[in-house]
Amino acid sequence: MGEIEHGDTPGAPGTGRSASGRRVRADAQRNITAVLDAAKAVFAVSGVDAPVREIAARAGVGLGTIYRHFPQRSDLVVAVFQQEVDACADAAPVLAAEYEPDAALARWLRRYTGFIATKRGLAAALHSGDPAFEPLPAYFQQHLVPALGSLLESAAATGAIRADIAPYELLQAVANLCLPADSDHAQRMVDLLIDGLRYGAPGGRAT
Amino acid sequence: MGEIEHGDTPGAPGTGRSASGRRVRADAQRNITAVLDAAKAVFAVSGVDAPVREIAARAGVGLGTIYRHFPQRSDLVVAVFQQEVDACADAAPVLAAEYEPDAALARWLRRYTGFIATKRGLAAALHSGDPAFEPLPAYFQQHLVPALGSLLESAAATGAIRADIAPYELLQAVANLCLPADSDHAQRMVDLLIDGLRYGAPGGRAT
Amino acid sequence: MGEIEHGDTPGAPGTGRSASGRRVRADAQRNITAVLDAAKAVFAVSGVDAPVREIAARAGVGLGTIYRHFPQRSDLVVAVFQQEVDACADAAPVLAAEYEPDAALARWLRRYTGFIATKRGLAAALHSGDPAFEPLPAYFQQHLVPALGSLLESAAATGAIRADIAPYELLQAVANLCLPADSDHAQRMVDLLIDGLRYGAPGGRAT
Amino acid sequence: MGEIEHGDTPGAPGTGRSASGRRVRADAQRNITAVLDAAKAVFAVSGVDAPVREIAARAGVGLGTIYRHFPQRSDLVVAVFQQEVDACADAAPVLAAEYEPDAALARWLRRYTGFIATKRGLAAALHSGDPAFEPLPAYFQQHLVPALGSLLESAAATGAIRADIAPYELLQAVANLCLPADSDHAQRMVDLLIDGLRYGAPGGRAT
DNA sequence: CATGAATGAGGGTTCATTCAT
DNA sequence: GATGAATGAACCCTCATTCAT
Repeated sequence: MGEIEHGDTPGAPGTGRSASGRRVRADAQRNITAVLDAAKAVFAVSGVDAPVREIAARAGVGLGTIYRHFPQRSDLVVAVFQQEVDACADAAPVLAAEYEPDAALARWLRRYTGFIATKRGLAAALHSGDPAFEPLPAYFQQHLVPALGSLLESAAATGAIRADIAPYELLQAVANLCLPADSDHAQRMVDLLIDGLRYGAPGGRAT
Repeated sequence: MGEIEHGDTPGAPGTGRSASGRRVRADAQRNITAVLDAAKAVFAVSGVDAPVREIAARAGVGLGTIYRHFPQRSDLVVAVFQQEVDACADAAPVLAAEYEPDAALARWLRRYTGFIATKRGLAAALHSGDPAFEPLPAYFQQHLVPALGSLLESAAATGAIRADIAPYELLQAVANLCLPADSDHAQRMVDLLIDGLRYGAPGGRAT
Repeated sequence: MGEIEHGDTPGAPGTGRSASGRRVRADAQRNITAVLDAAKAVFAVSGVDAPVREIAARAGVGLGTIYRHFPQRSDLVVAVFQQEVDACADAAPVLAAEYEPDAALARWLRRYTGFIATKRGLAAALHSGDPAFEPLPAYFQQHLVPALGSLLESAAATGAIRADIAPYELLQAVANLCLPADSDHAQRMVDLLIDGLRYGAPGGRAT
Repeated sequence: MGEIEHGDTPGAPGTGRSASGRRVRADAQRNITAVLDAAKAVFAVSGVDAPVREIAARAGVGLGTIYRHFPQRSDLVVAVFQQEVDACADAAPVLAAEYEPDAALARWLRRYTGFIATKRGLAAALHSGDPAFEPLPAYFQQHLVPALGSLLESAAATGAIRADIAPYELLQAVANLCLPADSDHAQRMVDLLIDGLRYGAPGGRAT
């Protein structure tokens, strides 16, 4: 971990290595990177439903180049998502090493917020029924829960924050700043917000 | 406020009056209502990108009927949005009359959550650059800020909640439980969530 | 039977009636006919793989008009095929009423040859694995086997031809015989086949 | 005739000699052979419209290698066709030496049937208007007419078959007969055609 | 020479919008 | 007014062909 680009699945575009283990040509890798960067930018601006041509144009490559590396439109969405999840997860240990536990937590949540902020339209895609998106929530969870989990633990260990919030729930809550959730969960998060409101109120109570 | 259907713009569909002030024929009004109801349901299920044809089918009317009353597809989105904003705003005084201030606030936030929950894809539309959607945020704000504002004021007056949260911010925060937000604001709400976390922490403080 | 256009399936395009039994608008029917005619001509010239756009252009309609009536490209192929099968089958009783049995048989085989001659590329389509084409052989068989069967029976009853050839086999043989060749030659080969039939018939002659 | 690989055009791939007369490198020749074999197999399975990439994969070579030797896709089709025509023509003298004239004829027609059976989609290609395919019928005729012609002559000389059928016509008839049908049936129809041939022959029998 | 990455024209299909009926 | 047929721009994707490595 540590580089901007890497994937969990060996051979995924962006890894610098093909599935066969053979070295990917330098120019191909450059294109993959350009496409992912362009897709990330375009998705952020126009949502994940943006035309592939728009991404190709911004990346400065032909349509076929995108389809070579991402045979389905959805593969591109998945790849961008995973790359950003990876980058975000990688930030956790870095911040933990640099800051006090609760500062590291707060900073990571900001970092994570930045990640989430570009996900316009992804929620709709996730609920579109397209099976290509089914693994995404699991990917999200598998990478970010441990990352946030250790930050939360450290902060709770110092007594800076309460200890009864599961990493997954907090991830979802912040994610929901962009992604629609099922009502139950939304409700819980509204309650948490209301807790936040009551904190510091004249009639509120501490501990 | 008060009727099921009304708009801000004189002569908008749903008012019961045409721009010329002439009375809209009863069957035309029935069609408008059917279309709006159908659109609301379809948007909730398939998102705001659902084909117009699907709405026409569910409303039991022809395509032309929809386009007669809503010349652009976006007009339909706008109308549904406004109608739901109105209904939601109208709920505030009703709840205020029935419940204690902080209970009324909590209930209204739930009501509002239900409203927001059906907005899949709307955020993407709002940021699509289509000028038809430009007035929507203002409409949202003009109607819901006063509604929530009075609930917040009443609750703060009793000391049940802190007094330093602006209605608009809270609206956005809860909205974002489903819809993507711009970064600044998301950040503030993350901070609020963190406050919520700290509330009840061993090392937390009250007041 | 008897009209140029009719289908086996109620509500199929070309019937003049929609599936709901409601009358199809006259202009729509005109377009359906134009599309079928254009498709028939284009298929004959360019094969069944011809672009839909080419058919639309020749029919003088928009692309959407074709897709309205034939939601899949293959539906158009199927419809043209069925229409021609129908027309061909309908010719059998007409010829039987006008000519002596073996003359009627020979003429019908020529008629059938003309039908087959326009099927360039259809065989490949039939073997393409596309499930849309699966019912075609059955349709072909259900309509043409009886048509040819009665002609064969009548001719065999007069002793003009041998009686041991099944209609289906003869249909296939002639179909295969005619596909890629020019008409003159196909005709000669049909004649040869007919010679083959006559060889060994009770009323046949040797040398 | 006689070698496995040879073409009519000097310097065509498969000849073992380049246009300049220089010896083709052994590995290049190996590649050409592999490509032709792969193309033959792929055309038989997927038709002549199969993607070039599929052929490259099966041949175990890169796309560029194919295009080096066959600059146009159609060149590959032509080469495969010619190679198979050659192999088929070469079988005639071999069979003539081994069997009685009419047995040799019948066996060769079966051999020829096997050749034709792999030509799915070729007929459509031949009529596609692509000038690359224009010489094919002539090639077919120049090689197979003499091959079949001598077999027919020998058989007619013994009185086993009638003498009034031109080789070219019989080639076409059998070719067309075999394309789309399953083998068993095609074989029966070939038999019927042969019956047709025998009908009217000096040594034939009636009833 | 061989490879396979890149290109982009072209094909099927959808759907907002117009307009004849 | 209401209907839904017609239109065609725009989308996703494939694949023949070129050319950098």
